[in-house]
Amino acid sequence: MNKEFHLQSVLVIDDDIELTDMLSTYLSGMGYSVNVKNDGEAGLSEAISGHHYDLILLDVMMPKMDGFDVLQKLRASHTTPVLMLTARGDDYDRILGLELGADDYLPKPFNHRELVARIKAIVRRYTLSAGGGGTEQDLLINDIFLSPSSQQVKVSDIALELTTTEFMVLRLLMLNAAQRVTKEQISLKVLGKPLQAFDRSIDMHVSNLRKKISAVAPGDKIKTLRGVGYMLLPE
Amino acid sequence: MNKEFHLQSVLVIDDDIELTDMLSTYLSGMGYSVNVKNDGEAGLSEAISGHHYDLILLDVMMPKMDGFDVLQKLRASHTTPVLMLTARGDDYDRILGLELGADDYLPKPFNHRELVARIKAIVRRYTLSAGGGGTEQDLLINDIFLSPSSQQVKVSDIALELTTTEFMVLRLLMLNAAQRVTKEQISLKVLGKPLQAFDRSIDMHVSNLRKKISAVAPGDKIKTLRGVGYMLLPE
DNA sequence: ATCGCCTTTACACAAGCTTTACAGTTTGCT
DNA sequence: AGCAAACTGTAAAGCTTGTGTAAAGGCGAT
Repeated sequence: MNKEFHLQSVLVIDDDIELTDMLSTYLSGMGYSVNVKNDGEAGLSEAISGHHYDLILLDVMMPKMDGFDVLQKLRASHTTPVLMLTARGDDYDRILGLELGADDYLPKPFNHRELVARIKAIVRRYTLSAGGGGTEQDLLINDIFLSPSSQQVKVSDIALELTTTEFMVLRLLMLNAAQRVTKEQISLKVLGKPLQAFDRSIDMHVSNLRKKISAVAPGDKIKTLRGVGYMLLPE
Repeated sequence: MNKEFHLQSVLVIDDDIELTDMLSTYLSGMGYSVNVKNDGEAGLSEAISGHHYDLILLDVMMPKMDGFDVLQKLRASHTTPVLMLTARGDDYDRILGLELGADDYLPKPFNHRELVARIKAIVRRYTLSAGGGGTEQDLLINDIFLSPSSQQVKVSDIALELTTTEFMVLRLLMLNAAQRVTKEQISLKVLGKPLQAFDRSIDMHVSNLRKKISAVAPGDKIKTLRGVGYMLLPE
């Protein structure tokens, strides 16, 4: 999966207030700074304003200026990754958008998982081609060594095979070592969606992490905070 | 789980009289003030009437105005958490509802436990995003050190193993050190429900707290205010 | 179609919250 | 003082809920 999911700043251009509210909530919850414009004209001027955006979510059908126009004009000067959103499901839109330089295309209605998956895919592609800068710091806590730049984890100097999600959960726990991390936080930051009732997926990822870690080093390095979440033990 | 937020007021919008009666009885029993409207129009006007609601339970299929319409119009001005109820189980409804800004979706028929779980999940999410995290300060009173970020308590520099509830009781007492804290307050803020007659659970939590603290440091740091509640001694 | 992996389901288990029970204590009343 | 009623402390039982994890299911990627 992606080597590095480290979005800082996202611009959302869509006239659907409900949708932009939702996107804003979720993306903010994932730790990103989100800016919203509700028509094409305002969106374009913000996009080329000088403020740097790592990703633009762009609706096709909008008042004043549609998404294709925005994209075309934007591409005259910027290479910012763009994910197009549209209510129509036909291929023509898709092809037109991609020809104009969109990075991907997402038909409405879409669910969070799909949105997150596509955002991740774009960011991965972009950061890899842009030389994939490893600005992330390596971490070493309680005999666990984690290197974001190479997506590698070593415990007691033995390499572990982690999935991307497991890696991100571990990284979040290590970044907050000796501090409680709630399941809500993990769900938002790692999976990009709020924790739902009866959702056990975080438990599973932690369980799998523990299994892989304890296969190499004895003792549980992850403490359960019942009814709250988890905590990485510092020692 | 965040128990520091107590639902006060719930609005139920559903044309199924039997169901609303049941919900009303049940939620009232949990200590919430419940208001019921039996069609979408009445529901919407109540929701935006100025009376504050902490949560709205909203049926999809209703006369006059369906749940999606209500939700859409509500979202123009309000961010009140909404839990959608519907007889249909298909994903499209769910996605549409979530896009319009619903917080969750509950297919009928549902049982009490599921309803309560989903309400809790929403409340948890809501209070978390409403700045529950960063403002919690470490406290040091009468040789008791309490750190919310790590959910850790040390007495005379020796770590205690407290449950989350015990931790929250102690924190509440420390926040109000040298001031009386009634059992009613403790029940509301820590357990999230009003104190019932013959309810001894607060006494038990305090008793367990005392036991754990005095195992490490002699002398009772918690004073009993007979007929009122408890107080943490400052010295 | 196949693979990998995320999510859901199911169930046993454990943690810990609440209730029960009873002894001890305080308060209020005569 | 004497007594009853109300309140509190706490051990132990009971019960609810959260958690660990295997296994099945689902879904995007290839």
